[in-house]
Order: sequence, then structure tokens, then C-alpha cells
Amino acid sequence: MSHNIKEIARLAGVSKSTASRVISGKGYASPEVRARVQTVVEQLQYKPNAVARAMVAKRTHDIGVIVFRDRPPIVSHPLYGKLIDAILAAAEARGYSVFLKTDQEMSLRSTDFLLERRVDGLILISRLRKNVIDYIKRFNVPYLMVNGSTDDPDVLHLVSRDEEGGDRAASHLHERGHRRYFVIAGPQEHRSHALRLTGFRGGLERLGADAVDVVYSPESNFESGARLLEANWQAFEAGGYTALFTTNDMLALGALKVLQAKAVAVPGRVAVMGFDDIVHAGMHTPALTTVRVDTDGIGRGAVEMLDRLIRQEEDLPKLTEYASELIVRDST
Amino acid sequence: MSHNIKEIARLAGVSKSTASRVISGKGYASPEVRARVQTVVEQLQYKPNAVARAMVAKRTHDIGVIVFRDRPPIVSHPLYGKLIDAILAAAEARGYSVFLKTDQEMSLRSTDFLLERRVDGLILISRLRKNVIDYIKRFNVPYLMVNGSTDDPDVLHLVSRDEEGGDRAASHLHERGHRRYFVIAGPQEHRSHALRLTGFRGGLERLGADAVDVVYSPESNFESGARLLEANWQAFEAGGYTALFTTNDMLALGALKVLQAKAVAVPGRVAVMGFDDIVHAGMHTPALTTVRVDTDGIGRGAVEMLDRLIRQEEDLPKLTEYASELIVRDST
DNA sequence: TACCGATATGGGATCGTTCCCATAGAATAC
DNA sequence: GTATTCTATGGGAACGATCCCATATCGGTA
Repeated sequence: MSHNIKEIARLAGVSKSTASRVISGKGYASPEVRARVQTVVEQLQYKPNAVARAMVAKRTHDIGVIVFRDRPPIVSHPLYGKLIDAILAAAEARGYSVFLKTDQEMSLRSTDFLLERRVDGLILISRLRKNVIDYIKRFNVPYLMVNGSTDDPDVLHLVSRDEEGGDRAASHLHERGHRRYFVIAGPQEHRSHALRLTGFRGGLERLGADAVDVVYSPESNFESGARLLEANWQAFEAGGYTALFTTNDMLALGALKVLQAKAVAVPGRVAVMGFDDIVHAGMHTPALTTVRVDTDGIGRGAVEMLDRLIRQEEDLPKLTEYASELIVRDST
Repeated sequence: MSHNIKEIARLAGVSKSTASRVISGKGYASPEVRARVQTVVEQLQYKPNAVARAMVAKRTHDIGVIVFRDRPPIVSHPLYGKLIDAILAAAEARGYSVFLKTDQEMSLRSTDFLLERRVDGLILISRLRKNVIDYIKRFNVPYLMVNGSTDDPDVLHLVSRDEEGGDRAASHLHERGHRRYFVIAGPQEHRSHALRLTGFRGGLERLGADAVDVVYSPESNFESGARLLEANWQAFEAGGYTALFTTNDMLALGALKVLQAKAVAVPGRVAVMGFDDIVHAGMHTPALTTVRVDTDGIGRGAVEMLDRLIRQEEDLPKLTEYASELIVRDST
């Protein structure tokens, strides 16, 4: 199919050692020889075989990214999409190519695939089971975790300041004069949902509130946001709540749908706030006030940190936190 | 770092040939030897080195996916996100790992990267320049194009039935009694936008319309949808249009924003229709009527077709078209 | 003249697999 | 008893690079 270095060498009239020196750019070669080899490379459109290179270098310059999620949307989830965009850009800049895998069965299949391919490192995204970490640890491949939770002190992970964000949401709503709050909280076994709620509660405790009532959703998507508000409609109406906070934007948009269907004025009668700042948040009418997660920073940070891990730098911080920013729009 | 087959062989007391036969599953080995080798493999958590395998097999079982887009959102674009989810699932099912690349400068960089890595095939997504195709052709690596346009008769490509979809949109609006149509059309050098408009016009020509007025947008995002309607507001008001069609959902949502800001009743006074069926279309209030692009089918189809190309099947169809489906919601 | 240190290039082992071929012993056929 | 065919395993080349080491040529110096 494609040419190899031996052929380049033959056509340039040199040995493959010399050709290798010219092509890889390390080692000596006289100007004339250099020119001759490069001409042949150009003419044949020779592309050095990265597989063979990886073989001797024991280094692939590939990294693996696995998104653990039990069902779609995975890459099409707006939050993960943004994260992956950032990761791809950062990896490109550092000379890494990215294997992207989704793991729906929370299995070790994807991991095995990538280990066999001898990736230089792994970025594990979202809720992965503990057994995955334990498994990966046995092979000493560099890895880190993004947006997940772990009590394992060995694991490097990158997260957003969710508790702080929850606090900010509370401050914002309180400042707007609200005192009775209704909360739809996503699955509490998920770190971010739990912390956002904690932060929100903490903030209101500090600031003072007449009521903070929470309903819990086992899922964190649009449908369950709508379903939960619908199911608790009587309590919601009776409670005199003027503010609705949800632990992510999807839930907020679902709840908004119900409010709008019932012609409840937003923000006139009820203010609504989400968390994440997915694209749709800004496109909705009314545009959703939310707390932005720094997906760009996290994505870039993950690649940078993994790269340092691969280069065997010492004393990397186990935990890196990223700012959460209040984005005020029309729904509050 | 990790073990190799020679070590497995040594510990199992056999030659590496025999170990290879057991591990790869091809060739003879007696039951006892088989068991012995497998025990060692299990104990050492041996993972065969795919790099070395690829080297001798001259086959990587990797495919490259490149999304050509000049700026983010790329993977986070709802349409491409869905497409990539489908591609990943299909690739996994067929034993391929996926290198995902985005190419913002419309360069050959990503392509070179993947060619060096000796991927078995390439899936090229969206608007790529002709020079990329010409370049790729020189290396005879299997490739195909998704959602792009080309007049090159050699290129395999997969597209949605955009013209038919445009026609469907026209029929639907006409059926609802509309006769004066306002259209915001995305960049006409992009195949899908052009065909959707053609289909829409064609449909109305057949069915009869009092007015079809089109404004063109150089971009196809939310902001330009809003900007274009705003800029043409006087004409829009004066024209007595009762239906607004845009060549994708992003434009429609942008226009909807403006209509809602001006308190124009949708669908009461103006019906709005988009194209694509991105997630947010269903989440908006009012939920957007649109034409769904079969991203799942296209993604799956792309991988299947590429696999057949890799297996050197003959007489594959140059063009594969995927159904477009009318999704009626609340905005019409 | 002999020796040294540059300069410039080539030979060949190596990375971890696969796979072709050789071979040794056992079983069967004539 | 010899030839033939299995059964079961091992030896070693090959894939396409890199890189260490050897070596040849040349100018300069003692």
C-alpha cells in the first residue's frame, strides 16, 4: 500500500539509517543528502508509519477518552459535547490523537481495547464504577477522572466548584427577594448534583429563607424535570414558592416547560434557575439564568494534567477545581 | 511496563509460537498447553499488544472520523453530537476503535495524523474542501463522506433526503392553510441548506402559494436566525406572512426568540418550522415542528459502508440517502 | 609517519507479534 | 519393516521504524 523508509532510502541512494535521520530530524546528515531524501519523501508523499514508530518508542502519542454513561445522549449530551470539544483541541495542540469511546454497560471492554492499543494515558469521564479504577490501577497507565466522584486518595480528578455554584445560585435568588424555594434535585449519588444541592442549602441557611423544599429525581434529564414538577404540582401551588432551582439545566428546562404550559409567568410569578449553562439555556425563551461550568477549562486542564502525568512529573495536585460562574439571564 | 508474549511463553513453559496460537485462537494447541497458557495470561493480566499486531497484520482496526467545521460547536453541535454517538456505537459493534479529530483550519493536518497512524478507513463529516478529497485519494485508504457535497463521481457519500424534507415541510404548512411564506435560508453553498430550500420551493410551486420570500443567512446558527428576522422585521410585518420556514432548527430557534420577544403568537399568528430535529427543538416552548434527519441511520450506515469498503466489497452505491421525517409539534 | 578528532554514513539488533516451515514422535497403512 | 499421515510444537523471518555502534574519509597536529 504505502511506501516505507527502506524504499525512500533506496531511491535517495542512502541507507535506511541515514534516511531515518533525515526524516525524524535527529542525528547528522549532510545538506546534500538531506535534500535528496526530502525530495523523495515529497515525491512519494511518504508518511512515516506511526505504528512502527510506536513499537520502538514504546509510546503511541495517543490518549483514550471514555465517557461512562448508561444511555445516549453521550457525546450528544450538550455538556459532554463541550467537554470533548475542549479535550480534542487541547490534545491536538500537544500532539496527541484521541481515541473516543463510550461505555454504556459500565464494563471493562473499552478500557481493555485502549490498553491493548497502548495509549499513553486515559481520561475517564463521568460516573464510573469503582471496579474500573481498581482495574486500571493494575496496569500502570496514567489516567485521571473528570466530573466523577471517588473517595480513592490515589486518583487525580478534575471537578467544577459545584458547592460554590450552588451557593451563588442561592445568593442570586435571595438577592432578588425570593424567600420560598422549591428545588428539583438530580440523583444524589452523583457528586455534582449532591454538592450543588448542599451549596444551595448552605447559602440559604446563611442568608435566611422561609422555606426550602426539595424533591428528588432519579434522573437528570428534561423529561424527569417536567415529570417531577407535574407530579408535585399541588404542593408547588400550595407552597407559595417564588423561586425554582434545579441541579442542572435539563431539569430546569423540563420544569420550565410545565410552567409555561400552565401559563405561569416566568420570572413574573416564579423565577427559575438551572446549572451547567448548556447551549439551550441561552436559546430558550425566557433565557435561563444558570451557573456556568467551565467545560473549556476542565477539558484543557484534563489534557494538560494527563500530559504531565505521562511525562512523569511529580507532585501533581490530586484535585483541581474549576470556577463556577453565575450567568444571569431572563428567567430570574 | 506490561508483559509480552515471550514472557507468557516462558512462564507457561512453551515457545512463543505456541503461546501465540493459544492467545490469538488460530492454529493448533493441545488442551493441556492451552489451559496452561491461559492461566498465565489470566494471572499476569496480559493484554496482547495491538501495536505489534497491527504491524504484522498491516491492519489497525482503527478508523478516523474528522469533523470539518471552522469553529465550535463541533462535537457539541447537537447534530454532530448525535451523529458521533451513532458512529461510536456502530464502530464498537464492528470491532473498530475511533480516532476523533476536528479540523478547524480546513487543513490536511488531521488527515496526515490519521494516515500516519494507518487507520483502516476515514469518515469525513461536513463541509470539507475539495483539496482534502484530492489529497486523500492519492493514498488508497478507504474513505467516505457524510453530510457534505461533492461533484466528484468517485466519492461515496451518505446524505439525508433534504429536498424531500423541504417538500414535506411545504406540504405540512400548506395543509395547515398557510399561503404566504417567509423563509430564512442558511448558506447556499452548503448542500443541505440549498436542497432544503429547493425542496420547499418546489413543494409550494406544486401546491400553490401567494408568496414565498426568502432571505439568506451566511451562517446557520441561533444568532443569525435572530439577527436576520430582526433586520427584516419591517418587510416581515408588512408582508402578511403566516408561516416561517428556516433551513435548520438553530435558525428557527433564533427567529422564534425574536417573535416571542415581540409577543407574536406562535403558532397563532405565525407558524414556525425548522429542520434537523435537534434535541432542543422538542424542549422549546412552543415545541418546534421540524423535519428529522436520521442521524442514527446515517451514523450506522457510514460505519457499515466504510467496513464494506475496507473489506474491499465491490459495487457499493456511490450515494446513500436517508429518510427525512416530518415531526409535527406545537409551533405550527 | 602516526595518531587523533571531526564529519558522514551504514550495519544490524530491537520492539512484540504472526505465520510459514521444519521436525519429532505416534499412529496407521501397505 | 518401511512409508505415510497425523498430532503437537518450536525456530526464525517478517512487519517498519529507531538507534547504538562500527567504520571510512579527511584535515590537522605532534
